[in-house]
Amino acid sequence: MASLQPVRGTHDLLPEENRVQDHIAETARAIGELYGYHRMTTPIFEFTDVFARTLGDTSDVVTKEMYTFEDRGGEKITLRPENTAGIARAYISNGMQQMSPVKVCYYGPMFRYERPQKGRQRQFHQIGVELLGVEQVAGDIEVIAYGAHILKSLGLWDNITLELNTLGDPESRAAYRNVLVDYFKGHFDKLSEDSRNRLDKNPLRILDSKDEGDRELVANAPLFAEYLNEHSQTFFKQLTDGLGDIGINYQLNPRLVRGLDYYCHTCFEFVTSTLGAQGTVMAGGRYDGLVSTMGGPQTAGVGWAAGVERLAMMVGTGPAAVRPVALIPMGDAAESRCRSLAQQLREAGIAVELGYAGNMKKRMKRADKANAKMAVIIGDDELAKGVAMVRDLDAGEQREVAIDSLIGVIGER
RNA sequence: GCGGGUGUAGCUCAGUCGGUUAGAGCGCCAGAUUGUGGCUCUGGAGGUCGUGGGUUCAAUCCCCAUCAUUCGCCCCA
Repeated sequence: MASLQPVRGTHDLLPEENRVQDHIAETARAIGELYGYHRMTTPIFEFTDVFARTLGDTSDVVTKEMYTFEDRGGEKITLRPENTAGIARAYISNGMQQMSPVKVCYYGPMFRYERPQKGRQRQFHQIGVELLGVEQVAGDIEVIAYGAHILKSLGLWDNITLELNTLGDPESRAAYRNVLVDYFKGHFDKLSEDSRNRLDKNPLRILDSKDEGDRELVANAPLFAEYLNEHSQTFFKQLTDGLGDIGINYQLNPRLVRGLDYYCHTCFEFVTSTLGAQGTVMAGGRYDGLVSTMGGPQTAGVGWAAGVERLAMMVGTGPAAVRPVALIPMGDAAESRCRSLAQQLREAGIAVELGYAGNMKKRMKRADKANAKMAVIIGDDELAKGVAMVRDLDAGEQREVAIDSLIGVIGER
């Protein structure tokens, strides 16, 4: 155990749990088709610059959470901590502005060098969506609707709240940021140590501080709403109206912010109280500045990402595995016959469990353990008559069926 | 990166106020039932008590370190 531990913060996904994650990923993909989003996949590593430049030099993700290494060619490589930068890079690399609007979703592993906790691992999985080239609020509404649809379809909606905020356009945001920094600088001596650091790196974050002293200051801090210009206000109004049109409830949270500079306007999180400290299950917003920051054309963007492990914890168990038919041969001749029969049934789309060895009792036990719905027993007697003994394992009843008509009989159940 | 808890069988956990062969339930294997599963009964396998060091006549138990995990902070999905 000591030496064969997986690397810290990584986990093996055994079949049962893997099935839950597959279910989540497939649900997201299938619902995406209804909205016109198609899955795309970018590499799980990129040149470090792809993340370092776009995520900002001061963000925690860049300063302490990236898995970075030099490859044999001396290139600086980073395992992706998130997928938006990779999609944006691919958008530029492949000249995808010609396909605008680009509507894609993704699923795959992400990597962050963090201290593991429940719902926080060093290798984890995200599903996500990106809509590129749409600056209208209709895009934000569609993307949120898609996310909510997934959560509803997974049966999680009752335990989830949509929190919503606006960061305004760059002009509004810069104006507010200045006012806010001035305000907190005036009370610097009362700020917590964390928040003093945030003053430089990410002053908006102070609004969401858990420190009591900070909260008192925040209560009297200038409000973002007063610094939103007309365009930003209109955009947000249209967003909330649009969500009303499609019947999605939300809760305004003025403290909801994003650290990264390229975010603007819409900012949202789907949160739950059922997962402890890691309550954010799906989060996103608008990032009109991202593609241009990377050197591409000015391109609007909006999207979200969701943690599959966190969703899986809420979903619990996945859909039941397919119940197979157990073929149980007795004797060499039957063994041979069952091999070909198994192949025939499988090619007809029927799941077959064909034991590898053992007497009938052992094989019946295995059939039961595989949750088989029926056992098809073929021995010398049956072979001679061209029949099989078909036993319904739920009812405990059995009858003879001609081998030639097995596919039809099994298909009925 | 910071602070607290935990680490005993595949899993969930007892236990030893420091003292001979460390236990249970579930699971696994076998038998009762040599062509019939689930239920029941009987038996069996499986443990460097996370790892390394220290204290002691003696450590799974006490101390230190380390690794993993967990809760919270930072931050985030």
